[in-house]
Amino acid sequence: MPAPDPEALLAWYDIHRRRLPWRAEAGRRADPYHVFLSEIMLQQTTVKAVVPYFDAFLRRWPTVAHLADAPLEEVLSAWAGLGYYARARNLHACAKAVVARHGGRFPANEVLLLDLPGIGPYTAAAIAAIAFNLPASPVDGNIERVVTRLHAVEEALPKAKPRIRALAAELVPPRRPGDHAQAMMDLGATICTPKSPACALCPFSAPCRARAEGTMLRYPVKTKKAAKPERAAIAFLAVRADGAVLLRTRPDKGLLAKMTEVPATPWSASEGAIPADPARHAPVKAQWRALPGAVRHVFTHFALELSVWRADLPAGTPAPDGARFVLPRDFDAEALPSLMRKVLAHGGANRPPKRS
DNA sequence: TATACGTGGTC
DNA sequence: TGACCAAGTAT
Repeated sequence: MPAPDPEALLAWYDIHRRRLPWRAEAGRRADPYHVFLSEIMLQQTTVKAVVPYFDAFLRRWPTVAHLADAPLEEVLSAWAGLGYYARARNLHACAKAVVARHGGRFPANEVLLLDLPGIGPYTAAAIAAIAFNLPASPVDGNIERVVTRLHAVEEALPKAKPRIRALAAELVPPRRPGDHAQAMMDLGATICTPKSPACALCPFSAPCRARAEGTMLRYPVKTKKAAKPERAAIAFLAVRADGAVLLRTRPDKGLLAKMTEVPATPWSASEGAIPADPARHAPVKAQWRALPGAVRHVFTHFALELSVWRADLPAGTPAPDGARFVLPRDFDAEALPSLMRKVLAHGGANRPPKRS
């Protein structure tokens, strides 16, 4: 079994590298802010989902200083729909920290990068390698897959992480470490894929143990995840005659923190355990009627079944404390997560009221 | 070390 | 259709 040749990977990369909005042309160094922004967005998120958000953020906040000066509410509304909202809060905090600690320039130093909010071991190494061409070794899901197959690592994730990191670091060449990191990720994303690896096209085919044994799909070995519990609740859609919908901001911590929501009963831990008197939780006293069907939304660690109750209120109805009426035309300025967009659509509140 | 934390696409 | 997956981090 020959040793994997990083030069063969770089040669493959020079031909097959993906063109992505945050990447520089071949041979150029990418803007650290672009790398930072894309790396945060790409955490547990597909390239396809990220591209429009990356473009929108860059248009709106062209530099890290612009982002640092933005109100958090605007950053959250621009992030709405991308998920994992702690990333948006940390992105903003990180921009402020880069301005305050480093004069608005990202440090070319993995340790200093790691000390910034929202930047963990992967992202610090990725920025160091990609933006500054430092010999850092970022290990993401792609690289875990490539490395575990290359070495037929039997140990299961996440316990195998230290071992995988060491094996990945061995591969980093002294020449073009930034391109090496991106090449490893491109290889994992386009050749060494989870379900149907294209081994015939892989520059690491010869040195790959899994390939030799025909056991590519076995790796990476992962420990089984626990089943998702179900939760249920009732969302209260109060719609004023002018079409405005009653919304409020969620608490500062926890799920969907600081995001906009449709008022609802507590999300009960067990199915069918909706409070006996749901109307007690309604944000205003009104004629509530249950809408047919429900909104189902699957989070990372539980699934939610939201029934929707709707009440139509007279024009001029004031919002109760802690809530506000928002016109559909202003929804884009709200930090509305996908779940809440679904609720609004289910209740027909995402479009102007019918003229009568 | 285990758990919380979103969303949309795939097979 | 219900898992599983996608450039992880914070606690």
